[in-house]
Amino acid sequence: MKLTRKERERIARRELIIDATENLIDRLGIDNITMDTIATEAEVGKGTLYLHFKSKKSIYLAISERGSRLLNHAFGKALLKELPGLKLIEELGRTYLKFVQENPVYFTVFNYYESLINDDDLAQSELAQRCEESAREAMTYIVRALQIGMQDGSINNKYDPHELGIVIWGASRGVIHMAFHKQKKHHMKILDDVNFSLQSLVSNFIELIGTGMANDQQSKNN
Amino acid sequence: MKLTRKERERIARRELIIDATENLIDRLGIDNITMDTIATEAEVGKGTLYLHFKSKKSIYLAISERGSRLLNHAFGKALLKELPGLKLIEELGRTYLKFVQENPVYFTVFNYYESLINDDDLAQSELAQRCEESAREAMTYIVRALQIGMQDGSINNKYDPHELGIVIWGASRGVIHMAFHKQKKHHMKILDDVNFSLQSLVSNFIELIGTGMANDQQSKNN
DNA sequence: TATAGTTTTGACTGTCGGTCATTAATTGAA
DNA sequence: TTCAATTAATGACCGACAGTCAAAACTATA
Repeated sequence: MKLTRKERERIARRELIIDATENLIDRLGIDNITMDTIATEAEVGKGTLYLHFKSKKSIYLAISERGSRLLNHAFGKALLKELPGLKLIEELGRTYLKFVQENPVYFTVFNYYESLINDDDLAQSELAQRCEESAREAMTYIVRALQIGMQDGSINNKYDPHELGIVIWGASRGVIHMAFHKQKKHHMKILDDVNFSLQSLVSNFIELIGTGMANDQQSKNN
Repeated sequence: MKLTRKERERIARRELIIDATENLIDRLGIDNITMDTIATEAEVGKGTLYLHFKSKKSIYLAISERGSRLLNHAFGKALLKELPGLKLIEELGRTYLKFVQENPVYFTVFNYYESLINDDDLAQSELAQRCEESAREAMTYIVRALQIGMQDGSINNKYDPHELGIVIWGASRGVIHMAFHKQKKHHMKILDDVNFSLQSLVSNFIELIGTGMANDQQSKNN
């Protein structure tokens, strides 16, 4: 369907605001941004922001949605490889790590989004719905890989793929969350004792759960 | 050392404020609390809050510290059991789950604390230092259990216990975080597909990483 | 009881998210 | 081209809230 010039301009404006906000998050951190700052950076009046977004939250949500789309795209490509299911899971893990390293702003916004989870007026938001949909899609990629693995025998089929998928998703978030902060040099005393790279941490994690879900038969072969 | 009445009263006041805030978090949620609300609940003037805490953040930090102390205490007790290292890790996992279920407010505040990790003026705070110290202590319990397990042969010693500890800690946070929100009925589309209990999710997780870090020898025995 | 010292208080301030009356730009009919 | 009608953009303003501080209330001592 063809868009009118007005519609195209409107969308461009909206993207401009999102771009400006992403920049600011990168430069100032998500907690040090005001609507006035965003307006200035995007070179529009403050009121204009509210013509495109319901609230400050909505802008962050829009960024989150953009990020999820990119991540899902990467996941989709990873799943195209001709590999046994177990390897696909590892591939997804590495894809996620790469995404977080290359797009720290999106990772920041994902965390912000998570922190809103008990926010009631969020549930209504159409944007939030789309974020949820994206998360579900990401989840589907994992489950698909698990199912492939159970089919080809590389993954132990004693688990329910959906339940295992959630465990893997949650655990990955947790591990990468921790590794991310270490990398960002955020003060975390826990992490002082060990000298690990984000890479090695994630590798260890992948090996750990990889071994855990491998078929006994297969794991003997290593 | 003996405390004067004044000192005792001062400490009691402080605890009173913390108690009041915990109550409010439970009733209203951490995002719907104002300093005026806390003052009213604690039956003191607003200014008084600032005689005991530098800021609103500090109050939450104090709650976080209290929670960490309780959690560490539970971890300490779990480690006293006469079990092989691998079982100790499982025991720690279940202890953590139980703690979160019984003390949702502390879990909420832990998450709040985590979200402050890139907050610069936090690093100075003496309270934050103590929270960090607590986290490090929790971490030590896990590492200790891993070392025991590598000693008694129940855990594969191909991993570095510190690094594995961080992986386990991060992954556990992630899984329980997810399960917690499911339980709290927070809208999360990802979770709609599956009908799992917090229990079963954590059990699966424990089994997954348990298998992953078990010695090959041992895992054959199951 | 008088007074010096200490603690508590809530009215006040600055900041920020969000609103809305006003202004500017665009469109399209005459 | 002109001008009225419609639509878009703006920033002065508002309410809410974290944090401050001068004054009030309280306590201890002589």
